[in-house]
Amino acid sequence: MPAHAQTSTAAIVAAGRHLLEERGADALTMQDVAEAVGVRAPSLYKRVRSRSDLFRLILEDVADELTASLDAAAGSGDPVADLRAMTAAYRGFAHSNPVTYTLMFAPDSVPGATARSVRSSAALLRVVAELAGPQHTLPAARTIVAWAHGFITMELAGAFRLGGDVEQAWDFGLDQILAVMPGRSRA
Amino acid sequence: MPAHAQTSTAAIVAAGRHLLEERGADALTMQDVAEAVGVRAPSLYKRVRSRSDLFRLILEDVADELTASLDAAAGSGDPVADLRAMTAAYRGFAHSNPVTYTLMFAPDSVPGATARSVRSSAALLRVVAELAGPQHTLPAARTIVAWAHGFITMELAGAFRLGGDVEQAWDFGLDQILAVMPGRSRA
DNA sequence: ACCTGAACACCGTTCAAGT
DNA sequence: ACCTGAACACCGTTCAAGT
Repeated sequence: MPAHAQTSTAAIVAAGRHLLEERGADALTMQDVAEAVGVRAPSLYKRVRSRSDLFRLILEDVADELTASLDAAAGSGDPVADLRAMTAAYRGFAHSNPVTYTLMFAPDSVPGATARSVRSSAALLRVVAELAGPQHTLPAARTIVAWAHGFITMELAGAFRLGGDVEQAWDFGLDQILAVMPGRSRA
Repeated sequence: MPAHAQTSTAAIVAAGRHLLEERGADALTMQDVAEAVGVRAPSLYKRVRSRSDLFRLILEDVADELTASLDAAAGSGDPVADLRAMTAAYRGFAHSNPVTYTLMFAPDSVPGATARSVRSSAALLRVVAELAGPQHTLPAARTIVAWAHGFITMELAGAFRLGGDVEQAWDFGLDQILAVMPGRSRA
């Protein structure tokens, strides 16, 4: 009689993601993941090719959720308000998923594997197109995302150690960037 | 008769840094480092506490070099030219040290250990103070560094995959940020 | 003092044998 | 079909014994 399936790829990814966020990358063992889903470690290899494949699946999951949360943040009709909402959503997501968020941009043994997990948000490009005009959409979007990502990464890494108000620095930076958008208006 | 010292902490850090940059974090083994400096793995533990301690020493070394290269890039007398030179030096350094640069901001098992390796540049703060005024120095410097770091990280992670000219996006972003500095002037 | 071989613990991964 | 114990390879780390 065939043995029943006792776990699934989705369960493994969910458990792995949770453990990864909770304990960090070094402490994530296949044994722990197996225990969390109720099987022994060798059984995981029926669903995932390797530990690094599991990381890839986890980060794809995180990237999809981030993209969805960005897209959901837009829709007010006002591009400036949308952009503020999206950057706030982006930062909130990173704060809620600090380890996995940072890992999405970490160097990997397989070059390009990291990149594949980072998706663009259609809503972001649409809003930036309204603010910056069609010719500048791509560089303007890259400027905004670079600033937001860089700010958040440094914040999460504890790189802001000269005192001062980090919230104020976030608002200052966002205002600066909004101010130079060709089709800007202050919110 | 005492055995002569056959290696040093500096040699271990240099060899480790080179291997780390060349092969990536996962592939850096204590055996490889030991072989590179001409001893056996157990001897490394006379100089470094652990593998993660070696990582810390390597990233401190990288951070010090980055800070020095930023400070060296300033000095033209013109704050805008200085800032352009410093951001170019920053990006050039990251391109020359992609793995270790990115690792400086990676999440660590020991919270705060990462942050300690990222230093501020006195020259950068001085130049930004001239451009943004004393009240806005800190948030303005954070905006610039966040943008530059974010841009470079995404670039290194291969996150810019929608085509377009990445160099142009860099120049666009820098111009945007310079344009809103309170004491700005276009170079 | 510093170096080393041997040993230990831990973990990713494979595989033959169970059901 | 899927699961498991056992085994293997690899690696970080310790330590007693060398010089």
